Amino acid sequence: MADDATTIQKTAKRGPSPEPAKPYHHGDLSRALVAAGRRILESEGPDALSLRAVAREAGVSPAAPYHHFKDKGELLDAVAAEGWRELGDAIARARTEAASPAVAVTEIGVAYIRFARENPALYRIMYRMACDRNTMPEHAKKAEGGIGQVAEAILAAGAQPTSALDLQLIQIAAWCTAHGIAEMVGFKEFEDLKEELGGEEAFVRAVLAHVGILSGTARAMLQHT
Amino acid sequence: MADDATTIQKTAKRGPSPEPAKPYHHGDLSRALVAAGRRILESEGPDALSLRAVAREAGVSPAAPYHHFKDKGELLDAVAAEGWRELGDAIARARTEAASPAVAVTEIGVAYIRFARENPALYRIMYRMACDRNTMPEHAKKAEGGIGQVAEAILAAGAQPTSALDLQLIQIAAWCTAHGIAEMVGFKEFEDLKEELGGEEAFVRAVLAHVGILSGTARAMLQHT
DNA sequence: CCTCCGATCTGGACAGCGTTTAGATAGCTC
DNA sequence: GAGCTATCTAAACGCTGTCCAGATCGGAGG
Repeated sequence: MADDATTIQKTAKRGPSPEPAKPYHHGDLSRALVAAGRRILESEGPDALSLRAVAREAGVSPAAPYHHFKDKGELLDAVAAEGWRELGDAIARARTEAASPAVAVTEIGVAYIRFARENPALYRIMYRMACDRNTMPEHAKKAEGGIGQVAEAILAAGAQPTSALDLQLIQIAAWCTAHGIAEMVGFKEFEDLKEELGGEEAFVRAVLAHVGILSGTARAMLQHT
Repeated sequence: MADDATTIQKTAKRGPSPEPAKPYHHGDLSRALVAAGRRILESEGPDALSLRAVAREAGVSPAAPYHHFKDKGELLDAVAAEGWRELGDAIARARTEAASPAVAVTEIGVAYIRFARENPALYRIMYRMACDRNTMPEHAKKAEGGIGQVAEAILAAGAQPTSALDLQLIQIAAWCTAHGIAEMVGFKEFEDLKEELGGEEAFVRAVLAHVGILSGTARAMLQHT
């Protein structure tokens, strides 16, 4: 945690070697390890993401990471945290770029699912860590720039929740839905359907269109007919 | 696959030992291995579910399973298949026991989520195997007694899909939603909310109530206001 | 400037894992 | 009873996560 400018200075002052890469004791390893982890995740998939492989990729011994993370899990959690931050950014971007408040909620959902699909291994780690270590709260905070805006987007879209609890439930429902679609959209058996609808995003939008996020008022309305 | 009545006969004809357990060469190991797997899953969690542990639990050498499954994955897949079958049963039961067709869809969702919550380790394996090995189609068929009824339940509830594709999308949406809730309902941060609503099932029903599964017609209706 | 301290990293070790191989064993068929 | 084949064991391989003793090095105190 105390390794920002200080270690970078250390790194810089060492010798005339052209690469700033392998500086001193190491430099700031924790960051390098997380980066190495992501590299492996993208190139070799989540099953290849072993502590030893990460250390190898970072050019250190298998025991080195233990001076920065108490666990393999803690390392993966750090990788996951980066993912949650990026997911939050993607959501925030989707909201500001939405054509109108009315479609912002859908666009957020699409962006969420797209992120999960473009970083499947990362998303898997993100969720696995959240479940195993119950670190969801902290991670959700990391992505709060994005996820925290969902409630506002829902309100801006014209939903009329009957209470704060109602709004909270709407938010949870939306989140669950996005997660469910994100995890299932890759199934092979949907291949034909995707093609028929003109691509994966079209498929995602079609499914999303069939899941209404309902406030209490809208629900009452529907039930009434 | 050729081990049904035949092996049971072998098992039966052997000696006066009171337990039918440890019969001959082994008996029918594949079944015993799957059972051992489930036992470990329930008592020690999914991380303890190693091939060697399963073999140990079944009382055979670590190499024995390879005569019945080509892989660790194939063994886990067999465990998962059992899970899908049971999930199918649970869904079918929920449908027939529903007070009316109108609430059957919700009851199916509740049953799905309850199953996942009561067998978290099993459900995890089920999904992991479905994703990794793309064996979802076969598994879905195993549960078809239940899952196949979802479309009928939706229609019986009075939904008016505009086309076969519309109905299919409704079904997928429902499935994604159930999966999403099933995986997220255990998060610690929802603890307070669950208590406030009077228990986990009440929480699940509340979230489900906020996710409307919409047919094309209902969707148009909502949009219209 | 030198010395010492504490953080950082290495090499080696341990148990456990999935998987393969060669060889023992036991039921089935003739 | 002999031979065949399916089944199981023992041992080994390379991999994993984790811990330990000792080497290495940057920075603080004299």
